[in-house]
Amino acid sequence: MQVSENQTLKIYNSLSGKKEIFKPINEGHIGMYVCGPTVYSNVHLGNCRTFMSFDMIFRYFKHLGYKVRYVRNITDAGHLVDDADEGEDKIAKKARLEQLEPMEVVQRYTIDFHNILEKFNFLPPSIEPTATGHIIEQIEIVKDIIKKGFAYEINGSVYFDVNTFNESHEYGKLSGRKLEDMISNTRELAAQSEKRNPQDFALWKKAEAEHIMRWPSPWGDGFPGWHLECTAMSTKYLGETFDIHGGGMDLKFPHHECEIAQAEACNGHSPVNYWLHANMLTLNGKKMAKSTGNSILPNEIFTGENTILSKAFSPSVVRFFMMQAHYTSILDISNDALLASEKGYNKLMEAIDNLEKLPAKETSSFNFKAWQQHCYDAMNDDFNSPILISKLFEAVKQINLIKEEKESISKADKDILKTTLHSFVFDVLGLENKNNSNDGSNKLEGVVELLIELRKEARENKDFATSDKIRNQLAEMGIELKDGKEGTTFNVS
RNA sequence: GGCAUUGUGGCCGAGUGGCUAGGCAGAGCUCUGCAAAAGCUUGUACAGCGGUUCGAAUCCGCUCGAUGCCUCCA
Repeated sequence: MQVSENQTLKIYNSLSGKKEIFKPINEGHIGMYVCGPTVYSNVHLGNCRTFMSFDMIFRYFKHLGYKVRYVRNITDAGHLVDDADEGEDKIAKKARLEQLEPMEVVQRYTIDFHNILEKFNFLPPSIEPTATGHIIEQIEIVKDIIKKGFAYEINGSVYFDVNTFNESHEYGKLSGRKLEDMISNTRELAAQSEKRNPQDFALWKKAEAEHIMRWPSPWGDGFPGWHLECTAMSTKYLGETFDIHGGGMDLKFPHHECEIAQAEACNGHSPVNYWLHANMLTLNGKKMAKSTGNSILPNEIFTGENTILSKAFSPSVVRFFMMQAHYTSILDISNDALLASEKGYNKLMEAIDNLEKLPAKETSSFNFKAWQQHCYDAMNDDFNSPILISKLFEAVKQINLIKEEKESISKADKDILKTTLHSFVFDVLGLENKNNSNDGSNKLEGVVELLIELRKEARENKDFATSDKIRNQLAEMGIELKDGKEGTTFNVS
């Protein structure tokens, strides 16, 4: 498939702070790296929003015809729990708490992560590398940075020398920080550090005796610093310079800043052309934190087993809810917001169900061609899914009007409408239509059609007691009947 | 405290220097045996205070609030 012509895509680049026209390094191909989760506990909802934003972006690139290599890592080692001085691998700490092998924890939560993402209908990335699977690559990078003079070894640990780096490069350009400010604002409370400067960050940490996850290196047994894995894996699979690097806003500093520093120290040039940052998700206007109880797990939403929401919501509804906000905006999740999204989502899906049945006429009373372009315009403007959705609802309105024969659509336009709607709703936004995915619904459909027929006869005989009985009892079972001009339709909830 | 982002009608959320998305909720109407659904009509919101401008909610400054980062974090 060729990349669609006439589609100028603009992307907000966090590095420049501007929307820029997107131009891939290799025409028709895109290399994209997104920082994945640390698998030491269940993925929480905020995580999901970030990955969902990039899933949507991945999907849109594919829809446009790009060949995308999408790398999203699994962090299964390397993050420090405490201050760097007494660093303990986060994974290892959790393991001791739960009396499990570290890799057992990793396995459990990796499975949980994949499980949730599948429910949300994520497309799998092209490559999902793990940090522990790339220790050798990380060690090589550390060696290289030392050789180039931007890192120093001390007591079996290796630190990146930010000051030296800043003399020839610009540390802080992504996050808008100045090294001088950072130095003057550093808290002096921290215990004596072996680092030359507080801003220096660990590339390699010496493993103390009790440390379970450890690997041999030229500096003794230890483990990699947490910024290193992304540099190692992105470079390995996407090259020294690649198109897009994404992640959550909270990773901008220090993580992404350090990645830039590491890559520039090694290769002398910037690793990424476009930096994208997805914004945070809040719950009832407050940040999510387990400590305050203001937190909810994806599965708790799907099952309804939580104290925050009034009912269960399907993954597709949650996905639709998230897609109604721009990925760079803070989004607040609440019961009212989900309730509203659920209704909107149902309305959209019902319109799609009605698409086939629309009568095709000679001409159209609506410019579907222009509408289609508006959908692309929305996505081409920094993946503006909320605008896209507003355009989709324009189509919903048209569908309902055409159904009532208040407006008309031509055969050709019906095809455009159908293709465009399906592409954007299912391929790009990644929503699923629960009405169609219901297995065994054919039998149910037949039974309900029969009841509709019986009810119709009753109504014609003015036997409203019987017709209402059918309608009310079906309603109790969650099957809603709707009388329209061209007959009765139903909807299973 | 520093840096960054942000504050939109009852709720959620786009967007723009003047032509004011969308969804949900509300009101009225049409349709209907009744209801639901659907359709139509209806809301002049943009934290506060100043400034720039012919004109700002949109640009600038200050104040207040929120969120993120500065320490593991999407």
